[in-house]
Amino acid sequence: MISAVDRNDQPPVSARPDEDVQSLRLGYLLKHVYLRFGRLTSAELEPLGISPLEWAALSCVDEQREHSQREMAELLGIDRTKMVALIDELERKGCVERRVQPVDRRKNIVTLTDTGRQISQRGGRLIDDCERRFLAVLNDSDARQLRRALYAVMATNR
Amino acid sequence: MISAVDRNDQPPVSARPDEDVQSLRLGYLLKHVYLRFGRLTSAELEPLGISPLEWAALSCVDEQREHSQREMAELLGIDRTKMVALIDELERKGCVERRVQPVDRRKNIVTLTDTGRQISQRGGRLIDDCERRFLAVLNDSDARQLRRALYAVMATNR
DNA sequence: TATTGTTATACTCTATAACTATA
DNA sequence: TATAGTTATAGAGTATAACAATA
Repeated sequence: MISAVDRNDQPPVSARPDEDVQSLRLGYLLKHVYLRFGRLTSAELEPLGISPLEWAALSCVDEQREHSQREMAELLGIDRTKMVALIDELERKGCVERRVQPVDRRKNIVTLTDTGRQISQRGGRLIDDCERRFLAVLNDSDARQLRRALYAVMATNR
Repeated sequence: MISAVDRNDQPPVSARPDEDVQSLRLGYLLKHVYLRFGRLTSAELEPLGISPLEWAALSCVDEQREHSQREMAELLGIDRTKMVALIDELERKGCVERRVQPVDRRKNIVTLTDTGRQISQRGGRLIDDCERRFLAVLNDSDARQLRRALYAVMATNR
C-alpha cells in the first residue's frame, strides 16, 4: 500500500480525496484518524449513555487510590475547568459521587457508584472492541508499532 | 524537568500522566498527538498570518485545474458550510479570489493571488519543518511506517 | 501566597437545517 | 428535482480570567 509517490507534483492525482496531496500530510492524517475513531467510539458507547471522554473519566477512577478532580484532569489530559462539567454530568447520570477530602478540604474525591463501575467495565469491553476493529487493517506487529510510535511522538512533544 | 513527583499519591506506578492506563489507549494517543501537532503548526504559521487549515486550503488550490469550493472542501475533508467562512477569511487576507464559473454559474472557482501563492509556498516549507521536528524521535523508517499505518487506518474507516 | 473547585466568557469546530440561484 | 453556495443555529471543545474557600 502507499506507493513510492508519497508527495505528488502535477499530473495524475486522484479519484478520491484521500489520495490527494493534503491527505498525505501528517496534519490531515492525524485529524481524520482522530475524528473517525471518535465517531466510532461515540456510536459504540451510545447504548451505555456516555461519551468516550466520560468513559475515560470513569475508567481512570482508581479504586485503590483516591483521585481529586484535578488529578483526574491531569490523567485525562484535559483542563480542570472542563473536569467540573464532566463530573457534573457523570454525577447526574449516577455514575460517580463527589465528597470533600477531610485532610485537604479544597479537594473533591471522586468515587464510582455501582452503576458507574458496571458502565466503566462494559465500556472498557466496547472500547477494546473499537480499537481492534479500527486497526483491523494492520497486523498485530504493525498495530503495536503504531501505538509505540504515537506514544513516543506524544512523549517528545509537550 | 518533570520530577518523579508529579502525582502526590502513594505507591509506584507512573511519574507522568502519560504513563497512566488511559494514556496508552488509542483514543488518548490520537487526541493528544493531534492536538500537539496542531499547536506546533499553528505557532509556526503565525508569522504568516494564517492557520494550519487556511494553509491547507491554499495548498490544495491546484493551479492546473480549477477547483470549486465544494471540491476543495472534499479535498480538505471539511464541510462545505465551513468552506464558506474559510474562503471568506482567505479572501479578506488577499490570498485567494472567488469567481463564478461561466459554464455552471452555481459554482465558484477559487484561485490564488500572488500573495496567496507566496504564502502557500512559505507555509509549505514551515509545515515540512514541523513534520520533521515533530517526528524527530522516530527514525526515517519508523516515520514512514507511521504515515503508512495512519493512511491505511483512515482509508479503511470511513 | 498558592491551590482547588467553580463560574463565566470568547472562540473554534461540527452538524444540521433551510434558503437562493442555478441547473 | 437536484446541486452549489450561503446563512443561521445549537452543541462540544479549548483557552482565559476571575472568584471563594482553603491551605
